[in-house]
Amino acid sequence: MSSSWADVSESERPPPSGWAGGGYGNSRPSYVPPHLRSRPPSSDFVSAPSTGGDRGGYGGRGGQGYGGRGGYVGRGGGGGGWNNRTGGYDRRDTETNPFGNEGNAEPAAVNELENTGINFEAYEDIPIETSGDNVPPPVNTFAEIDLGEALNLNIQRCKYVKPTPVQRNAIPILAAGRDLMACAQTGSGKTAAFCFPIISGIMKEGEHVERPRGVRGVYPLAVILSPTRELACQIHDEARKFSYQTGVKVVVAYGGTPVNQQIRELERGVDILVATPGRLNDLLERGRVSLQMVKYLALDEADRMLDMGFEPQIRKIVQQMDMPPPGVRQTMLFSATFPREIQRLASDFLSNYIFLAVGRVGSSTELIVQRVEFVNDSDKRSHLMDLLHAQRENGNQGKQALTLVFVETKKGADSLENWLCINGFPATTIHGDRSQQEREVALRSFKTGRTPILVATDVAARGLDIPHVAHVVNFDLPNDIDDYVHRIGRTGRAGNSGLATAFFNDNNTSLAKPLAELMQEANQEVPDWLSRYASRASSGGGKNRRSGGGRFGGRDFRREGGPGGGYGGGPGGGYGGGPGGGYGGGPGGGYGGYGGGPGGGYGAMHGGYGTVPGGGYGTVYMPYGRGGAYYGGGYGTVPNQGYGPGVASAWE
DNA sequence: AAAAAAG
Repeated sequence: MSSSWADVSESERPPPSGWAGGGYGNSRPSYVPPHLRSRPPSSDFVSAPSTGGDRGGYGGRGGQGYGGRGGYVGRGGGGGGWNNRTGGYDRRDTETNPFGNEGNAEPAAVNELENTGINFEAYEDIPIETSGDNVPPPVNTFAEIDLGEALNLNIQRCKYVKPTPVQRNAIPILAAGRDLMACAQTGSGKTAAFCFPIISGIMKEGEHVERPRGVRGVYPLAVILSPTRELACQIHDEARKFSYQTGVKVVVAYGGTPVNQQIRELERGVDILVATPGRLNDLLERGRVSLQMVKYLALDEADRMLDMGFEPQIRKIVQQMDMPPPGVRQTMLFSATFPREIQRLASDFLSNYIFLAVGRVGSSTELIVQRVEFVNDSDKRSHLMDLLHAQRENGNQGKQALTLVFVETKKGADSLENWLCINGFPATTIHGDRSQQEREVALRSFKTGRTPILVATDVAARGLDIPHVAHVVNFDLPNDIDDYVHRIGRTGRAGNSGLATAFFNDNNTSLAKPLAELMQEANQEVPDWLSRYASRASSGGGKNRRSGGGRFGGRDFRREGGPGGGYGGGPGGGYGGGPGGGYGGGPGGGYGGYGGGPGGGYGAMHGGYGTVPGGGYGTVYMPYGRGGAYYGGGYGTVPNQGYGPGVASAWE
């Protein structure tokens, strides 16, 4: 037993005050914080005097100049350098290899395709927008940012040769310690874009972190929040790959599964906690987790997380527990869609942040073919059946292509699944009324093709990376165009083509206009009847969006306000007042509207934005080129989201 | 109005 082990077990004793709930098992493996993990348990490790005997069992900071790989760039810092994580550390010796196929039925070739199938050529002309103060420039290679050797190895293991656009831009921003709001596509490496800087940062600075001893349990350095359990799992799986043998420990916590097991896992140590809000709040209230050491906070699908229903929970976690405030922690928000109202909310959680938007892979959104068919409710089932039959006949090797069918309600999901099965189409379903185990079984059964049809509620709409989904059917259309965007984004991923079919009827009139616009921008064929619905909705003055200012702003704002109106409105008043007004006049006039109000609502919120005098917005958006029509047409009123053929399938 | 997220 080396001195390091002895040291660890010494300090691993429960502090006198005891952990909330106690329950330290002696046989439980010791948690070793990142800065100690790398040390070989041999004589070259000199145990520093334990100054605090804090829970992690490290106490000796500052003693050693281990890690002799020279200082990493940028942070100077005494004695720095990377932890030399080549030593025979404990956990990593037994760490299961997350790159193994682990019962994953996917053939290797498929995995390879997923990992390398991104068409990087198409990235070259991808539109990027960044704004904010002193935006760090993008990098072209991972090597340009010193992420650390262990992480670089994992990047290689993942077969990431070159950073994707979101990675190219987000990683240097985050590595510089800046807060970030990013519109980015999941299929192109979004998770990595926030995981790499977090893991790298913990590796670099873990040695300077002294987690408090005390009454409360577990002190993650990073928290990643997800709106669904399955997405949390997915992020966890990816983060584990990225952190393999870095000494950085990732733990996931979500509901529907025994809490005590998760608590035990957490007590074995955690650096990065991936969680859903409900379970994390539960753990916080039980005093089993403390956020006071959090340096990094990431919200995936951030607009959903800040939407009604989630927002109070997020606010509680971020503002009402012991999370360090913005500016102390680093906050990163990622999503495809960022409604203006949500951006406003989000600014509460950010400090001098940078906004980043990345267009989709390829020069168009035609990778997803969108079709809309008029189908009355009573005809939906038989119509779906027709689609599935046709698909089966055209299918390759007689195998049913993976088809994801979205419905509106949980009951509807069960009922449709049952009906499909009765009629000879192996289907399963995923929704919030099913047990977690049932949900996970369903997802796996779908992924492996055992049941090539998955009937889902919106629980499956966001973020889930399910390879080889050939067809997304909006059996019931959502009421919100953003949800449509996320749903159809389950297909056509990573450079593959996909098909999205929507059943539209008189219940969906409110979606007609945004849908038609979206399709038009994506160069999709818009049926005449849909265009008529769209214009009707417009002339009727109906709202396409939620009332009360909506969460999107989009066309509603512009219609409500007059050209040149809103934005200049007044300092601070801009947002609530009549945002969108400024855009009303179309591209030219719209920008003028913005520019005219420096210091107005936008200025207050976006910092950098408002300070750009007249037309400042225009210059920001210009790189998007194709954005022009959009601004005139509708979405443009949502800054940061306007460019957008985009909007539909562009970002996620 | 529904879905998700704690049990």
